[in-house]
Amino acid sequence: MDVLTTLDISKKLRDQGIRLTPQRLAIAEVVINSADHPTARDIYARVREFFPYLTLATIYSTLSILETAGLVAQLPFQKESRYDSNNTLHLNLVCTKCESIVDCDSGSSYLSRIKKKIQDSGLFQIKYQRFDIYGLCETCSKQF
Amino acid sequence: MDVLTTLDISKKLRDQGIRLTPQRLAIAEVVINSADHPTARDIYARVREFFPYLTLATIYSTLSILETAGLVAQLPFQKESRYDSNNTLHLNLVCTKCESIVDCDSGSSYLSRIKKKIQDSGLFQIKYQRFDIYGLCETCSKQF
DNA sequence: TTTCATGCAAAAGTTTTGCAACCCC
DNA sequence: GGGGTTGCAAAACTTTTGCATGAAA
Repeated sequence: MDVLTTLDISKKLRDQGIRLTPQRLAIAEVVINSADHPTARDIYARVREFFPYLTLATIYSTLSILETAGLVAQLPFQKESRYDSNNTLHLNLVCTKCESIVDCDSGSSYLSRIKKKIQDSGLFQIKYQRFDIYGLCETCSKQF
Repeated sequence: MDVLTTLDISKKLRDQGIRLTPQRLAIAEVVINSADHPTARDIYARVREFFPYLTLATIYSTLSILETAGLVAQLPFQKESRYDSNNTLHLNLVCTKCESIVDCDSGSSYLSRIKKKIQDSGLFQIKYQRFDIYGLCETCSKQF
């Protein structure tokens, strides 16, 4: 995913009818331009540098709005949620040791075939999906 | 998934070196024989009928042991986790309206191909996976 | 007998909610 | 000006932890 400019992000928000505030723009910018699937606390830490008075409640509120607008996906985990701004068809490679999450496009043609099959069956009306593969990333698998 | 007898479950637990207690057996029986992906509270409610003094802490503790033994998978969601005892390769059809979760075997051959491709790349060592498709179940999609 | 599970209570941690002051449109 | 947003505080809720008692191997 390429890095989007502040202008790009502003447009995205305005297109979705989301009111623009400096805090909101900063939060959106951080979450959309972060490829590491940050937690709310991660985003908080990154945005706080520019808005020291920002609170976690605002982070959560904004993320919820971005999620409703389809700009970001919340990925609930045992400990806390991570946020993904990649809305293309992909799967997540989740390392159970270092907790890194990497998007993977390989296999997306299979994914779309699976979705089509289910959609065509008429038994389920698909909105979106989440596919996580858990295991060890390259770095961690080499460590022992 | 067929319903397993108490004896089947006992064997599964003993094979995994899990100490057998009446409470534990009841919890395992409920979660393994429930196809609806119950929450911890659901399991609590179902087991409490037989063990009124049981607490949620015991439920969580037991579920954690069953998960480590590979008998059950925890599926974290925004609100609370659901538990899945189907350890075959499948995907979950999650209704965003009624919150039902139904296992789906259709597409599992594609799933294994995706997994093989990733495994063969040598970039990630797979342990397990979770594939959720979100949308409306048949009943809910007909309601409006 | 020794080790581990249970029950109870309290704690931890994430996420949500309420509300007054403020800012965007 | 009006309605939505922010910041702050407190609440809600799931899940975890500590510990004494009791049960399994």
